[in-house]
Amino acid sequence: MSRYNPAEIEPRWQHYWTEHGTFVATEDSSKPKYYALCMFPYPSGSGLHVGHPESYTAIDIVARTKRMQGFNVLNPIGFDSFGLPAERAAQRENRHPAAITRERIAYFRTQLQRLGFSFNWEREVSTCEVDYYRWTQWIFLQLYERGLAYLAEVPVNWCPAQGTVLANEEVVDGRYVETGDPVERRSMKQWMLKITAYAQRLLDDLDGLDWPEGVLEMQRQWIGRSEGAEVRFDVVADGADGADGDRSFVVYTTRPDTLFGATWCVLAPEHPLVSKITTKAQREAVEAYVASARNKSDLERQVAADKEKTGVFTGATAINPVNGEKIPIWVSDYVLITYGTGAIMAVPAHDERDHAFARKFGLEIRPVYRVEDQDHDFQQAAWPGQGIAVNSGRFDGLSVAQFKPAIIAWLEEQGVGKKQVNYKLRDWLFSRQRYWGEPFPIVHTQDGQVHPVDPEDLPIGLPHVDEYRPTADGEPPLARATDWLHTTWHGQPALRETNTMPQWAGSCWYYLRYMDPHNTDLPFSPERVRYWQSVDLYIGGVEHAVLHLLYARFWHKVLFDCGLVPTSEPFKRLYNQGMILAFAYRESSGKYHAPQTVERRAGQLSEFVSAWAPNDWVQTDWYVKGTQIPVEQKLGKMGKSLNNSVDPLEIVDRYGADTLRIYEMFMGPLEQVKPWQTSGCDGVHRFLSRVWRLFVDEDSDQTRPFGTTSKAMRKALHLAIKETTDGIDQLKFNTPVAKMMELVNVAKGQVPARQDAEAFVLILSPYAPHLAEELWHRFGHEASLATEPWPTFDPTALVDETMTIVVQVMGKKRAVLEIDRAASKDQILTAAKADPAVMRFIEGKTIRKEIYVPGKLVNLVAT
RNA sequence: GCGAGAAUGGCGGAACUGGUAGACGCGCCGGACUUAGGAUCCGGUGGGGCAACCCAUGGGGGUUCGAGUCCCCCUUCUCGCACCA
Repeated sequence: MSRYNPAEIEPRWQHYWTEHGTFVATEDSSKPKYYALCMFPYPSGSGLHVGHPESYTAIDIVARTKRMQGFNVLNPIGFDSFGLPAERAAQRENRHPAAITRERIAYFRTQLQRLGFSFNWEREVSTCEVDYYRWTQWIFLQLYERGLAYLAEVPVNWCPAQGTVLANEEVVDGRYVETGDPVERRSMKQWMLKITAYAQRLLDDLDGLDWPEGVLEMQRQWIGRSEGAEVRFDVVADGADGADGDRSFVVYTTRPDTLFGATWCVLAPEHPLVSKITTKAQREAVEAYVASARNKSDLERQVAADKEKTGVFTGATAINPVNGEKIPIWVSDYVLITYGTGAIMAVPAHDERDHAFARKFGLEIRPVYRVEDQDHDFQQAAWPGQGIAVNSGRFDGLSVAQFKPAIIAWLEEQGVGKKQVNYKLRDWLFSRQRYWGEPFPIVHTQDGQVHPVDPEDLPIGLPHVDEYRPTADGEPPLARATDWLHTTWHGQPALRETNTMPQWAGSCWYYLRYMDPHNTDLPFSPERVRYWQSVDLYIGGVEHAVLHLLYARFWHKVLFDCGLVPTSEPFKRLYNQGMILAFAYRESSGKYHAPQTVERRAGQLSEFVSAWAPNDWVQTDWYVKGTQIPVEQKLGKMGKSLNNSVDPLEIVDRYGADTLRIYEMFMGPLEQVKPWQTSGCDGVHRFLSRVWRLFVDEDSDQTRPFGTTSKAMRKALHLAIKETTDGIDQLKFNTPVAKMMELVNVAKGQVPARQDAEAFVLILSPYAPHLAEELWHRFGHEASLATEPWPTFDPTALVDETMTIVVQVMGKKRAVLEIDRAASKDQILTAAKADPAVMRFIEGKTIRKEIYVPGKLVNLVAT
């Protein structure tokens, strides 16, 4: 070997690490612990693409550095392996999803291992394996015992295309977030988890977390706490009209201070009172409206909501408790049955939605605040802001802040209302009508009772079925496993639960299983959890800002309440990596060409009609290689649909894993969205080749003898040490690479002294571990550098004999002085004023002010 | 509509508490060595100008000796939420 040859170096060191158990983590260490975690991947059929290793590399760099800084590091990896895509593949290929999943995991593992991550492979977990999911079932039983899991007939998001229900969080704009399939509303009996019981704690505990502000905000909004009041309205008894009177309903409002401005009430179409209070005259219209609302999908409702409000008068009236006024009761789908009480009082003067409804149906708009804007026209727009109360009886003259507590006190006194806190967060719909998930440890006896399986009877293994489809009568696929389905419970015949858990279940606690992955008695032992505590650094995509992170926090708190974990939060510090985008190339016909099949011909422009925008002409100098076919370039998410995925192994084959790792970091800040450009690897590869040549003579393959140290080298080295060290804390991985490149540029082929060389190789090692190990070995060390002490930064190495002083006149740079470090302020000012370039600008002017920033800059103010 | 974030060369990006804007790299241009090179090395590279200099961090104001950085207004883009009473 002479040239830098990662294909030879990398497998050798990967082998070494495995053989020597270099990264195996143990619990009996006297060292402080550090738990670094990347979100584990879902093993898809297309393998890892170049976007995945970004977070793994960042975590690996932290893990390797922390190890060298004396920490006992846990850096595990595993697979989130239950879920819909494997089930669909199983249907397509007519194979068992377990077989498909294991095969995919094997490829993922190969890919990951070739990138040289210091993972604790001995702790690998896979959520679909029975020795893992038996403990997911066990934890479910804990939830059940605590009354946090229950069966309920609830309106659910039914996705006909997937043949299953979905959680609220999985539905956006009336579509399933994963596939875009439309979702409709249905009422079904489902397993629910009472996450709402933890709403306040989930909200409060966000405050202590070192998480990105954006993620905290998204969680706060999702939990959606609001404070207000519940107020009871009595329905006017009016038997003569055919209505079944003498009833009441409760509305929820955050503005009880506007009660005097309520000019009607609205019930959600699903509200149970609707059918009871509707008068004969209105019955037909109301029933038609309720039916059409029920049949609308979420998507249709939302689309319709953008246009205008709809609703029907029930014919009934309610009494406003504050003034005894009779106001009409309407039905409208802008009131949601799932939020608050499913009923509202409408205050059109101070609420925009109510205002729109009033305008549509010609209802009274009655202001109850005198507002700052004297010209405000309440007929034209609502005023949701501050003011001084009017038309509110003895409350007149109060501000909003004064009015609220006063009216709540009054309502409570009168027994017609009370203070109330509400959350947008709803209970978590936890069952799916699928095969490839954890079976519930639940049986149903013939008397209709539900029973948890005894913990010692776990696991409830997934049975084999002949087909992964619902049964003819619409039961989930598990109902096909007749032998499995029929069981007994304490001697009675019973049927097993045929729903399975959603994919989130396994990922709710995997970070705990990593602490003790082979435990056969418990999900994890108390001693292990006491040692590892919780995750110190968690890196993953923002797409999990709400779903996974909220669910995992919920489970963690339940486990905390069970006394099973010592911490109330699972992830102390969270960081999001930005998505890696890639250029896609499309010809006018719309066909996509893979990036490696196109080329840029500078100066050779073509024009054609864009396939993206039929009215746009695009200019391009990109062509399909070997043809005259022009293609337009556009940035997009990496994937099959744009034909722009890059397999990391392709990069490893061409440049080596060390180049891939560094390029992933060098592209830009970790959290930023960045475009992948394979050509960028050239620069990094050149850098690593230069490092190689710096120490290895390419002709003889001999390690070159060390040189002597120099001021310039030491300065460059310690700048790099500082940057790499600080980078770990701040999770900035791009600038350290630049500083290491500068160091090599400073060396200019002169071999540094041993001390400098070794320090450099050590700080390089988290980024390019294979090359660093190879050089370390060539420097004469027997053992791996993985636990060598991290180099310390020496600030004195940065101090020069001279300093560079910028001289400005009126804030504009005019000269740069190179002057002795010991020079006094006066000496510097004299030298500055004597500089010819400076003199030209101060000549004939008076110096009004002389500003001197020590060691940096002089600014002369001359007029 | 509401909330959060961003805007710097042809491109990715640097710039500590306000103090030399464009580090480092890609690409491009020129050169060396080469049978050849997706190899290596050297030099150049924000725009304008022969030069002295001038202009430049999305746009417009302001604070300051000095603003990419701080304040106000505007534009554009990305992300999240979206009848939550």
